[in-house]
Amino acid sequence: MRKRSDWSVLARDEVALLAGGQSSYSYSAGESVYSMGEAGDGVYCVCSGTVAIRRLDAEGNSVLLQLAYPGDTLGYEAVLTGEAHRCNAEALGPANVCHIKTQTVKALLDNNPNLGLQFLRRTVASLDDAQDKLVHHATLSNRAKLAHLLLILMDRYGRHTADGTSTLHLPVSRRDLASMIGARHETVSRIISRFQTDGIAYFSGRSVRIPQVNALVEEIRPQLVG
Amino acid sequence: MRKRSDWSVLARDEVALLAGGQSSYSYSAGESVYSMGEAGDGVYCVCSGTVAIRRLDAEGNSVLLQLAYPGDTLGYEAVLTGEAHRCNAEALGPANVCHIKTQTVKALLDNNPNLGLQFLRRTVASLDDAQDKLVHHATLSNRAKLAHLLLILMDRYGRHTADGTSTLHLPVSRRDLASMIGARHETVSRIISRFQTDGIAYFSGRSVRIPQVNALVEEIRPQLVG
DNA sequence: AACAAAATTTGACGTTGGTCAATGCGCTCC
DNA sequence: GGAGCGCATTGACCAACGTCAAATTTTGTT
Repeated sequence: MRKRSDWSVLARDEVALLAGGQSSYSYSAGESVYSMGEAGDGVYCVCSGTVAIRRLDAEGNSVLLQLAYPGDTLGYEAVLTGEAHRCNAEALGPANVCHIKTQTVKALLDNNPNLGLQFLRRTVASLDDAQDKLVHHATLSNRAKLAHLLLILMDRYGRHTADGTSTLHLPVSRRDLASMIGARHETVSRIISRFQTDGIAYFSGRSVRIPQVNALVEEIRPQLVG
Repeated sequence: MRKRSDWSVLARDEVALLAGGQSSYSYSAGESVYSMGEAGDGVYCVCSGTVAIRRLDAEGNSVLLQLAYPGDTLGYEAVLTGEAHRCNAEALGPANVCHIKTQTVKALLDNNPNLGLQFLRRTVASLDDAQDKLVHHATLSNRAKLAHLLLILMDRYGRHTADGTSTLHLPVSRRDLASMIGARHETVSRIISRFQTDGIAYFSGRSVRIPQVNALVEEIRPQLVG
């Protein structure tokens, strides 16, 4: 597990320090790992399950910014800046998450510069992802954005079957899908209906069947006039 | 200058190394500092002027993601990941930009872990900013987003006069304003017209006069029904 | 199993904002 | 100075999307 995470850069003695400074917790669906406004008391590392990173605006609208998977490290922003958490982190299903105290993190960062560089690479990747989303929000229709989101979720939750059909089990509700693409949940419902009448994707609860993945790819390119 | 930048964490001998490994260039309005797809050959530090960070999508739509100011470091993502640049960087007016070769950057990062942590803090701040924009794109109307953008630009380009009026010289075109809020430039033109008829902000070329800054703040909160 | 709560779907309707097109403005480059 | 070019503004039109409301399904709880 540690091999696939940011902590793989640690040397043997440092791993011992890490092991001494961490504790592991189990969460069930919907439980909060940390919340906006709380002071950062360390970093979290997802061991199993999926954790949703959300931000709320002043009116209480929730936007799902990111899904975190085993190996991902969470909450280090607050530790680095000394500010409160800017996001909520919530288990989407049963999940195991390690907690590493601020003190331990700082000791490890002091001890091994590669850990900081590893965090930096990870953060740069998140920034790149966020900027890509900004570009999509600025240029794509909601329908195209939903198609794009489905393709991304396919990478992690999809299964390809022999006949070219693919299936997908959504990790999130329609409301969350909507917040991920910046639309209302009613709009997502309608787009799903149209995907079905257009034969592009068939939804049943959180199961999705996609006859031809290519059809979704086609949806993404904006309306090029015939 | 260096005092206000990421490089302020360097020790004296490291500054000497930096000085030996950098070169300074002058750009005039519209000139490119680096472009998407180019390999990262080092990092750039803005000494004077404003640099626009843009990303293009597949259809050539340009989205202005960020404005970089004196003290900001650019292009380190490509150096860290070893990938090509993901954005264009372009001088918005006359600007001086230093270039520090990859080799020098890596030597400094090896030598002084604090530099990496400084980059990390800076990147975390950018990520926070990008995520805030995502939330705004998901929840605000274009009118509210433009009001919000004007308030942000006020911080750097605004002047407050004695009678409570504020003025602002926009650093970017209407098209860029539009791409920053994820709208068409025609839409921005129309919102500007309405701001004027509503007495909220008066535009003349790139000059903006804002009688009461508070009126812009009011625009941001979504339509709360009376 | 029965109930309550939440999520989802669907309809009707109005607004926002995108598209297309025409015109005017300001700039640079001959 | 004039021609050409990109930017900006405005109008007309319409599709996409948000809002409100109601019906229906799903989910969780007692």
